[in-house]
Amino acid sequence: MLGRGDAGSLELVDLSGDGVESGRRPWPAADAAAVVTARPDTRWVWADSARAYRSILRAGSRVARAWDLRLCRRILRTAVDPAGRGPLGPADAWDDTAPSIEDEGLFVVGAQDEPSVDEAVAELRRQLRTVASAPDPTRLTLLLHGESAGALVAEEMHLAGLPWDAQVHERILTDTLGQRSPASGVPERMAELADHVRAALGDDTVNLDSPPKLLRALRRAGIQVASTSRWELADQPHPAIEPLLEYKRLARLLVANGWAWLQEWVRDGRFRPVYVPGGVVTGRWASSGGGALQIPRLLRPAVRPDRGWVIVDADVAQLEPRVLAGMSRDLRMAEAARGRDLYAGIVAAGAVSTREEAKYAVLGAMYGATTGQSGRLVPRLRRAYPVAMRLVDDAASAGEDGGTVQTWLGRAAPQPDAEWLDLASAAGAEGADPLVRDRARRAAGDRGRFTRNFIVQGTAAEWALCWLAELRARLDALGAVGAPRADRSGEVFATRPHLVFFLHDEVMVHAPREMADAVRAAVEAAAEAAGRRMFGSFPIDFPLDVRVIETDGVTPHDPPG
DNA sequence: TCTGCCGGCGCG
DNA sequence: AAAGCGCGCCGGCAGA
Repeated sequence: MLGRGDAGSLELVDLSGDGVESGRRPWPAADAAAVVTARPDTRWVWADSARAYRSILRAGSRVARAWDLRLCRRILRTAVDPAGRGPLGPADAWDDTAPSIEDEGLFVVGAQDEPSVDEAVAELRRQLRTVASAPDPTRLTLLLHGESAGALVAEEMHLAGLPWDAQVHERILTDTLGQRSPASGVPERMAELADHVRAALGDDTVNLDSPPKLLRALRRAGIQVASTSRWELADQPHPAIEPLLEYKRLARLLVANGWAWLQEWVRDGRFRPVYVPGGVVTGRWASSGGGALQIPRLLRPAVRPDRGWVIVDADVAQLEPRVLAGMSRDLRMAEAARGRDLYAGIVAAGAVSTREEAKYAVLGAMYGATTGQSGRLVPRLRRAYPVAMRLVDDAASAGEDGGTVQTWLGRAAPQPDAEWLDLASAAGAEGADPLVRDRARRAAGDRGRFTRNFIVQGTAAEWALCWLAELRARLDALGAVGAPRADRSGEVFATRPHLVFFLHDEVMVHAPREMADAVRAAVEAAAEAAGRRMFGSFPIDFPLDVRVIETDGVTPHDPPG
């Protein structure tokens, strides 16, 4: 569990202040990295990776394995008992914000028979007991290890940064938006489009960036819409619409990822977002600052490796339906998923007639669509893949009834809140107001769609964590090559391939050019290993689309046969 | 002037 | 072609 020994043989290291202490024995701060390096097989335990591991990285060292008490606690509190009672319940002394843990940056190493003098050790013991009481400790442990490995990767990627070419970014901005006016700062193309829109609306002052004002101007011009959102405007036959939609597209780029973003977020050729592992309720990562998870496709060309290096960019095709096939053990869906394109497989099986239909049917099945084309196609999918569909349908009905669901590895969806329960019981009472019944039905439907999607999105996030952890270990095994680069991404990454980006089902690895093939193989092998770890021998595969980004352009790799 | 909410849209 | 899940971020705006 802890790499070496068990919860009883722990050594406590205190990184507070200038001194580093091991048990009651002080370690010089400068030796912290050496302490870590000297124990390559240890699973390090600490309250918060963003504090403890960040300082270790800055000191020039890395660790192979970790146990992040804060992240693990969040999972464990509801993994065994969804109501959050029990040894890790909210009444417990140790919580996410316990200052005695976080502020001291404690960490624990596998060592010999040190007394558990610290709360972190007590917390770790509670967590290990909780894992042991789970229905499937092996799966839950895999999740906790994966979550913690993710926290390591998040810190490493933050330090290394995503190689970002500001010149390419600026060129895309001026090509798309035009030159900025020296007087107002408004890009030329946007100003022209705004003029066209105002002329077509017969209103030369309306602020296009204010939805209420724009809506009134649209109505005055005879355009009957209830909102100014794109999907509604697109249907309207009016000369103002086309330039307006284009204006909105450009305004979005300017506001979200324009010159100001570049100025604020890109330094020394690196974009350094803060990743938040487990930040999404389903277990997906969130990000904080810089919109790391929302970089528009248009700006992807700005991702460029250093000279002599490459970026290996890999993503999984149709991760969520593959995961659904695996967790439901639906052999027919797994058969459709064999090869590169699951949607084509569904067409070949005769469930629907076109790839587009297959796509909408699958998305509808996972999101709970009830209307439209997507909603109409779902029943056909249900007939063709009853095993997989039963799993998501059951998850939906559990949610509608106020129950909860869990991912494949055991992350629990939150229970309904008090408001939801009150509404449900009010609607269930004799002679309830039809309006209340209607609201309750809608709330039940919302929750059903949430729990339906939760098990799939959450399990996909678990697969991705396994992939990330496996890949990280394989990259480390490749070792270092070549001369150190002259940049500021930190000695730790100067000569070895390292992860620089992760987005739900995609990773990027920055690597010396001569290691490109080895990295590509590592990414593929990691995906294979992640599938095995999650689903054992069940025959579901996770094919990757891999491209290698060179300094002077992209070299697409042939898809494997 | 500050704070929190909302519409809208980028990503998966 | 369509409105079903999960996010973060921005500007506008209403209320404090």
